[in-house]
Amino acid sequence: MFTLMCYGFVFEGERMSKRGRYHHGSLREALMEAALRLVKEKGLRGFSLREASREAGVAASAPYRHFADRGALMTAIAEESVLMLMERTNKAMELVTEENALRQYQAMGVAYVKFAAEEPTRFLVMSDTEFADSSRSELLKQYEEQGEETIRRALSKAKEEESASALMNQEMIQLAATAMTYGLAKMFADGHFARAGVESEEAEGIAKMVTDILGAGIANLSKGA
Amino acid sequence: MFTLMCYGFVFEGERMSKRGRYHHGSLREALMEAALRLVKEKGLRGFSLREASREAGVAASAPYRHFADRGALMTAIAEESVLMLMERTNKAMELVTEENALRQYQAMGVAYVKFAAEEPTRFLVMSDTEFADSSRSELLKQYEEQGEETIRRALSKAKEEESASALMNQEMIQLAATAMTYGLAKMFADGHFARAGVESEEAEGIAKMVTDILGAGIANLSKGA
DNA sequence: TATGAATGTGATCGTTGTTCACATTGAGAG
DNA sequence: CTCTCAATGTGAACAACGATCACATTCATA
Repeated sequence: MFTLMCYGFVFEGERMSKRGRYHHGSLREALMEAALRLVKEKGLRGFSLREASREAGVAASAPYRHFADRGALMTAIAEESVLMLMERTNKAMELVTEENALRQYQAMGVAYVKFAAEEPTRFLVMSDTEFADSSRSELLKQYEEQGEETIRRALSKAKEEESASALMNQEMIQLAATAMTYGLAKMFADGHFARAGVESEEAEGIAKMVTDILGAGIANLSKGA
Repeated sequence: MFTLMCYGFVFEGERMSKRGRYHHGSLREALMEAALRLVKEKGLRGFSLREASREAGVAASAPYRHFADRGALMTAIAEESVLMLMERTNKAMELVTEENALRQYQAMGVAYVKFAAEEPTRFLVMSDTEFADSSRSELLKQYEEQGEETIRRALSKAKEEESASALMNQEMIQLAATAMTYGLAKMFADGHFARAGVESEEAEGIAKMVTDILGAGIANLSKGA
């Protein structure tokens, strides 16, 4: 028996030549990476903590030094992913030069859909109600609240700006936009488009067009009657 | 040892006084009922075939006489649910007296969302990509195709009718409507609204308002430019 | 009434999540 | 430099699970 698991991979910038090390060095990260890969391959239900441990070259009990349970690992991935998503949506909104609040709002939605198309696995984990709900993570709760607040502000700003007054039922408009964005994102993440031969690069364009339709509806509704 | 499991419950209309019967009589249905209840209580991942067997008062191996595996039971529930859903959407479309194709389409979407709000568990099982995908069930495949066909027809009919020609990019409109409907339905099924104190009875009204916004967008887009 | 197809049983296997006592290590205090 | 302790990893458990098998029971029907 000369096999002494050497933790499969060398982590970037870490010297790890000595084989058979007792401590992994970055097990937490390795587990999250492995988990993400496994979920991508076998789906959310196919993922097992033990297999992730095996991939990381570590005993089945080791993960419990870093995560309370299987769900905590998923939640950690969800949190990490939410941070990535927020970074992208924020950047996308900043890039909008127009002083049109609706356009900024749209940019946020497009970035959201784009993320789902480019990181379907992360989005899947993120939108899994079992592990990624507010009750499990303060960060996710904050993200949720901040998201809604951003939308609310954007819409009431849009109200002041252009089509103002007659903008009936802001709550419903907010809902319409949320549902549409979320639905589109989920369709990308679930492979609905991939199966139809649509590349993830097209996500941005598609999201723009689709949200334009809704935008026209919002404008129309506000002008009419 | 005088205990001889008596299958817990009497099934409607079935005489079942004799205790200790070897054959259940309607195990398939009992399992599906139990499964639905368990999924409602513990979520999709919380459900176990063994617990369903226990609830039905039957050995753990019994289900395999009726379902190939755990997934097949879920697929069966998905199929049953799809039939329910189709019945409702079809009826809803028939009830629309207007000769406006867009209105019919809207009625279908509203019925879809209403179903998700009233039968969240069924919708959850139905929209689980792991078990309810076309590759697992011919029925689900047909449903999917029929749904898309219905939408396509409704939209091209709408094209002829009212705002006709300028209706740019029908595919995108179709996508917008699908995404919005699906997103809204998922939000209801996931308890997003319930958590905010919105009753499922309000689903229909909400769906109508929200789809109206999109409808305005479609009309606006087609009239403009 | 006999017989074969349906249906249910119990034992068993490999896998999983989780816990526990124990082993090994790294980093800082003396 | 050594000691020590907290952090981290191990291996052996446990119960629950999905699945399969040979076997038992029942139902229908010839």
